Order: sequence, then structure tokens, then C-alpha cells
Amino acid sequence: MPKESKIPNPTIKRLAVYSRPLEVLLECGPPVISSEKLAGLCGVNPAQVRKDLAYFGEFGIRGVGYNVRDLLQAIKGILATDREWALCIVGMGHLGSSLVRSENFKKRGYMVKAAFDSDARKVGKKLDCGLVIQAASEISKTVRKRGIEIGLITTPPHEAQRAAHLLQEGGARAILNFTTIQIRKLKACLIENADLSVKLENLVYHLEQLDKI
Amino acid sequence: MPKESKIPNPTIKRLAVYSRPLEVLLECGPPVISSEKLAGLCGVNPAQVRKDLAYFGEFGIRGVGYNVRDLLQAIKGILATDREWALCIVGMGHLGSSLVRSENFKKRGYMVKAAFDSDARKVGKKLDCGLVIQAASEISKTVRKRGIEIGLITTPPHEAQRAAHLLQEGGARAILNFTTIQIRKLKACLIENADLSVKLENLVYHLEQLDKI
DNA sequence: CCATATATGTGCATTATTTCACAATACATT
DNA sequence: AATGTATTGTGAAATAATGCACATATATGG
Repeated sequence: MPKESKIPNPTIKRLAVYSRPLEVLLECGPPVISSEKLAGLCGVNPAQVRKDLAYFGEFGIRGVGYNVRDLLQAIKGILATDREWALCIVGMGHLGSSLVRSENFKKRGYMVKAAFDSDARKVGKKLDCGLVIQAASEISKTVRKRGIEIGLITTPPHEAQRAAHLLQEGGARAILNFTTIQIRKLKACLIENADLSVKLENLVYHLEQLDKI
Repeated sequence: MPKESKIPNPTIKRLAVYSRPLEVLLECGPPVISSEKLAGLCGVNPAQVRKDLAYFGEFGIRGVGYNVRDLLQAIKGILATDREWALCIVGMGHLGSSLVRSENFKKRGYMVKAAFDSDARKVGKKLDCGLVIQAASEISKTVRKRGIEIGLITTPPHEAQRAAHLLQEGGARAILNFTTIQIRKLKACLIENADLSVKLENLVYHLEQLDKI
């Protein structure tokens, strides 16, 4: 039975991770998997898997394991990834352009419904997917018109805050920020940061530590 | 004085985050900043900033704050981002191609020294930066020859494990994995995951929660 | 139908991380 | 020099997350 208690954020992140090998197993693999096997595939502790799932209900069969299809469906339901989400991307540099075409996103139901850039030379260009790059000044209007819920920001850092403001103004409810600056909290808009160089710096620190020993 | 105690991983991640506004302030801003202001810019608690820094020494002046230049230099020293690091990228799809050209990486001293793909049609192509795309079979040899320390994997998921293996074989010491699958632990090779769709799923979950209230 | 093997769900102990709160220190002003 | 204000560094408390270990449930084979 679902718990009332607050769900830890790490749990949510891991649910997404669990879903990845389950997708593969659904295609080609046994119909049932144990928490131990799944944990192994995800690099976590088996008890962690069971506890994470237990926050949301009882999905397994004691002595048997979890039905792959059912568990995947349950996780998708929990994460709300069992439906499509409308995205837009602000900043059509290299990264932004690559995200527009991401098969990874498309496969998971994230539909890119608009692309923006503040560079007049890029505005009006047609992308492979059929979208036409729009000026940043059109963000609010377009976000509202196309029912875009999530905005990805891949602009230069100094334009990020402005982009976030315009997205929110148009009614976007969440922002995934790829720039190096922190976006100031916006009313009614969730913000998640994905500065890739932070990940690198983490690795680099640990490499240096290994050298010191 | 530096502590002997183990440094929490979240602390390392935050140090990288702290460095971002410091870089901006160094260009144009007051020469000194308080933990409160810095915390505000990074969306964390001021005590957290002070404690994070205290793991590595005393960088501030009581009653005054932190000298921006000194603090930035100290953080870069801690993270080992005050020198160049040699990278390579495996998988020249949209994402991989965009990372090769990343100004963000270049500015921070991450030098892309090789690019690989298993698609014969891409091998031999010359990139803007001057690099020629090489076959995946050359990964080990090239990584060793060019002293590449970190490999970024942006292949399709089913090729990721093989790529990781070849990187390690060539002497790479760290891997940043952008694919959706978890790479099995490799001897003497740090692994960090950067599946972008996990970030989206986190946002989507929280949006759904808001709707339920 | 009992014994054995397997694997879940979960209370509790442990470990990790964050935040509070205050003594210690620096600077400015008079 | 004394006083007031600002801000650090840090011990201790609070909060959060993880992992153990076992009762509980299912399946299988004799």
C-alpha cells in the first residue's frame, strides 16, 4: 500500500534509471526479474530497489520477483512518462541543435514543439524536423499557443535568466537549464540544472585524488 | 587547516557550482563576496558554502568575506581544473558532434583530442576543429598514443559497454556516459552518468505531483 | 502436504548530509 | 581604545538516505 511519507528525491531519479534496463528486458529477456538482478544492472543495492518501489506500492511477488512488463508500466505511471510532453528549446547553438534531433527524447515521448534563438541570422531557418527557428521575442506567445510545458535552455550563460523569464511568462512549468549559471527561482516554475561541465569537474577531482595516494 | 575526514561527494559538485558565479564576478564585480551572497547566487544555504570550503582550508576573512580571485583559484586548485585535460568522444551522432565543438568545454581546459564512430560512412570525415573521425577499432591505440584521460560516450546504448571497455584498454581513467544504459564497473576507471532524459523525467514527475494537489 | 529454496516488503540501526547557532575574528567609527 | 557591526569557521543538533536482517509469502519437488 502506498505510503503517505514524502518521497526522497534520489528515489525518483533512480526510478528513471531502473526503467532503462527494464525497457531492454521487455524486448528480449526473461519476463521476471529480481531486485538483486535489477540492482546489479543499475549499480545500486537490492534493498534500495525494493524500498524505492515500496514507496509507491507492492509491485513484486515474494519468492519470485518483479514482472518486467508490469513494473515498467508502473514506473512509467509513477514518473508520468506514459504520456507525451511538449518541449521547446531556447538557444540553437551546437547543443541545442543536437537536442532538437535527439532520438532519445523522441523515443520517450518528449516532443520538441518550438526552437528559439536570439541571433537574427538563425531566425527563420528550417530544421530537419520541420520546425522553423523563431526569435527569442516570440517565446512567450509561442509557448502559450502550443501548450509547451517544459523549456530547455541552451543559450550562452548571460541570456539564460531572460530566457527563463520568457518561458515562465508563456506558461512553461519547468525548465531544464544546460548553462553554467544558476537561474534565479521563478514563481510556479520548476528548475533543474544540467551543466555538463560540472560532471566533468567531478570526475577530474576524483582522478586527481587517485594520483595523490 | 585541511581536514583529514572524507569529503562528501555533494560538496565536490557544489564547488564546481560555486566557481561559475565567481568567474563572472572576477570579470565584473566586487573583489569580495560573503558566503550569504554566493549561496544566494547558487541556490544553497550559506552555512553550506562555508562548510564545503572548510573541508579544504580557511579561505575567508571573518567579518569580511571571501576574496573572489583567491577563492576561485583555490577552488580550481581543489578540483584540479587549473590545468588541461585530454578528452575523446565516442559516438559522433548529434550529441557527440555538438560536444566536440563545445565552447563551454574548451574554455574550461577540456581538450577534445580524438573522435570515434563505428559507422564506416562517418569514419574519415574531417571535423571543423581539425580532428578526423576514427573507427571504433582504433580507440585503444589512439587513447594511449594521445594520452587521453577521459572518454565521453555518446553512442547508441548497446554500443556503450564496448566503448567503455576499449577506452579503459587504452588507459583512459574516467568515463562520462551519456547513454541510457548503466556501464558495468571497470577496473581503474571512474564512471559518471549523464543521461539527460533522467533529468527530464525528474521534472515530469514533479510536474505531475503539482497537478495532483 | 511438508520441506526447502527463493525473493519481497519493511522496521530499525547506521551512515551521510544539512542546518543551526554561536564563539572568534576583522573592520569601521568615534 | 572602546564599541558596534559584519561575517567566518565549526561543534552539535536535526534531517535525510542507505543498508541490514528477518518475518512473510510464493513456488517446487518429493
